Amino acid sequence: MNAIPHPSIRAVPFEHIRPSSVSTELLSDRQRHELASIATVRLLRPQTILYEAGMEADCVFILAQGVMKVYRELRNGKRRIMAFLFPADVLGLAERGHYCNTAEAVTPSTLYCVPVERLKESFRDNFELQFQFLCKVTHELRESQRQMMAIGRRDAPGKVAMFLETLRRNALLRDDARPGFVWLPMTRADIASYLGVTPESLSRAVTRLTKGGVIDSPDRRHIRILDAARLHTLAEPS
Amino acid sequence: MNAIPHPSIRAVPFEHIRPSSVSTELLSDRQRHELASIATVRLLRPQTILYEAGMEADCVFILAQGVMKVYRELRNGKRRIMAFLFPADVLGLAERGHYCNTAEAVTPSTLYCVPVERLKESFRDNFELQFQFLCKVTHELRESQRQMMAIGRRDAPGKVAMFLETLRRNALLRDDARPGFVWLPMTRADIASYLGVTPESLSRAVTRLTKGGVIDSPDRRHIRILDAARLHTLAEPS
DNA sequence: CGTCGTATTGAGGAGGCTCAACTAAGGTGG
DNA sequence: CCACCTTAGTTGAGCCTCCTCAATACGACG
Repeated sequence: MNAIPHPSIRAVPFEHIRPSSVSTELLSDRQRHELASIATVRLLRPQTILYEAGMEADCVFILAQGVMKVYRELRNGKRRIMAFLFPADVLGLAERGHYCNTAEAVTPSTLYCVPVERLKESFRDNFELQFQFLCKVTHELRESQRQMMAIGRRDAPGKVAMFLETLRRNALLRDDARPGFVWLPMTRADIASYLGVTPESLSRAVTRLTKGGVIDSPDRRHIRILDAARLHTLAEPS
Repeated sequence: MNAIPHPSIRAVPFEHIRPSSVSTELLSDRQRHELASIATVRLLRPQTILYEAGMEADCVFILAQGVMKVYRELRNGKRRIMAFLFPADVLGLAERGHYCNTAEAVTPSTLYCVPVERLKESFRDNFELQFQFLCKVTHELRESQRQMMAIGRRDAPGKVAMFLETLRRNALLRDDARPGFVWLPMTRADIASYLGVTPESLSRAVTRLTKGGVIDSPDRRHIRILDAARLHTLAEPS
């Protein structure tokens, strides 16, 4: 009756315990239950804003379903996408009790809203739970650094290659992969902003990759990877 | 007799507890003692490598004195600086039990080496301690995102402006500021790599800022900020 | 004082950005 | 169901900035 999965947090673990990478779920069933018990569920339609930069941060969110984006407004009215978030990601980590960027739903989304005070209480009683959060944030830090490498590059095709591989890795982490396909739930403008290029440059880059036989785009929301090896070569930081 | 300060971790706190920002030290004296008791101290001369990417990660490090840099090797032998680290910063957060980048001393440095197993034990007994680490990693994630904004920019002077403000903010966080001055312990090549530009472009950008009367560089390792307002305008993300 | 690595400056070329036009797709109302 | 409209996305021409390569100044050593 309740189709919403319990709160889940996934990440590449901090330690090297399990030799296989079968599961990247960090939380035990008990922890997921505990989180569910102190959280409220919220449904968001696309383009709905979950929180805005500067708002008082009373909750931490765990994305259960859907895709969200986190961005920062710039002076000139433009915005810069900082990250895309997928199920089992955490968002809403505050700075001095205030959110420091804006979160908006890309697709219909389901979130667990965990009051920070309650979460902290749970941390107090449950060391493992807090440790999993620590792992998750550490993971996000690494991902952010990886993203820095992508943004720092000069060539748009290379950026696109990195982006596709990141999405692919992300999907694999969630057992959500259709072989050879990458799903792009966000607009080109969002991708461009995320990669630090203009939509025009992004479009040209995709065109070049397509003409080069590396990828193929049956429709705007899907990319088929034709030559994974070449894509990987392109994605290698210059 | 022991001039080495106890382990310290500083960050902008997660919550908004203390109205004033007098202190950003996250650890209590007791926690600092606890960390000191399970850690070993290590001294590094400049250009010494603390750990390399891929090495088994048995320790987490807390920088007590000095400046370090963290970088990633690229295919073409070049390297990319991911971050500069200052006293009260944490480094050595692993991925699957292995370090995912290389850490090297920029200046003579003192580190506390905390075995991860011991640290985890302390986390188990001391919820607050783990919480402070969580705050610190969250802080680093935000800083990394800020850095992404800098790298994403197209104009070198703007990048430099952001870099100077970051260093300045960093120094203030540590009560280490000489009014109007920014200390650059790292080489121009390192800064350039960090900002995602060539050393030549960096040099030209600094020259332009100097000729524009925004800054002045008495020597290679110091920048004097002449027009903080204009610098801030330049640093504003475009 | 000479040497080596760091830093700056110059000339030329490549790539992305801007501006603008055009095409495709999705949504609405008749 | 189709015409219309609005937004998303693509393509083209020209400019601007940074990159590349090379040469020159600077500074920290011995």
